[in-house]
Amino acid sequence: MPNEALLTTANDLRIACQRVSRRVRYESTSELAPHLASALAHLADRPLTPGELAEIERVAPPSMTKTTNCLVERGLVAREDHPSDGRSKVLRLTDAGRETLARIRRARDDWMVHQLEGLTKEELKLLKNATELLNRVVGR
Amino acid sequence: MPNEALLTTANDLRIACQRVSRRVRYESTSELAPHLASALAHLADRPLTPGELAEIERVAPPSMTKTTNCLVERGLVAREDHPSDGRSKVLRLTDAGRETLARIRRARDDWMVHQLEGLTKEELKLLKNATELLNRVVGR
DNA sequence: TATTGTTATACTCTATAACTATA
DNA sequence: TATAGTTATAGAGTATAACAATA
Repeated sequence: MPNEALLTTANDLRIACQRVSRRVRYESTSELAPHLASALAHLADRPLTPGELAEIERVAPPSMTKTTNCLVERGLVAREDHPSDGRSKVLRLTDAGRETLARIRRARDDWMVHQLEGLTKEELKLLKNATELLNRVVGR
Repeated sequence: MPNEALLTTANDLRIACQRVSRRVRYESTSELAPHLASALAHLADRPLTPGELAEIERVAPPSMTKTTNCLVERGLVAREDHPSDGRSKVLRLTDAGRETLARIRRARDDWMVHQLEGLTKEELKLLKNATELLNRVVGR
């Protein structure tokens, strides 16, 4: 593939992905602000310290303090003492947090599912293959 | 396709697109803040009034006033009187704005191009087809 | 002495309300 | 009287600097 064509493909693909992201965000009017939902999602995998979470979200530690305060106040996250390091804390999803996260994901998927309903079996297969490829491309 | 499988496909695809968007934004450390770059990009298609631009970007008119002030101060956008409506203005990309936009896009594409370079011809063809499908899905 | 997290403070982006000019 | 845009002001999210507690 000549470089020019590769550039066009890269550009088109990038823009299409950004378009999907924006639409999902816009259509699903989440109950939680984006940065709160994102922090919550990362805690779903496993409990994290504030420092770890700040690094994952690429924000400064004081910013993450504010974010987690908000989540703790709403009862979505528990802040516990770290078992072995007295300076640190452990942030853990509560049951309410898990429920909220599931609700947010469902709302986001609703829109996508609706868009995909009109496609043929072959088109869905194509998107499925593309998804795998995209994940490989971004490094997972 | 059963509904459960459709949900899985929708969820995976949504997450993959969001992942690409985030990576692009993170990797390209743009010279312009995201909201400024986005406004600039919309003006590339055609001149717009502040009201039109605010609606496209889904922000309140006063927010767009601030954004466009910033772009005008930097010489990237020209604010002209509207030819037929004395209450309105016309925002138009300057040559410097067009150059800046090209530079931003190039930086964003650089990362994408690099990721795609390792793929086979068939894989690129797959992504190209998926891009068209995605654009149809989000309604363009 | 270095590290983890928080508090204090400031800056940016966004919004709503009030205002000006024109339709 | 309604509309387009701006100015005034406030709220939310982020950052850096300074601080407290622990390693």
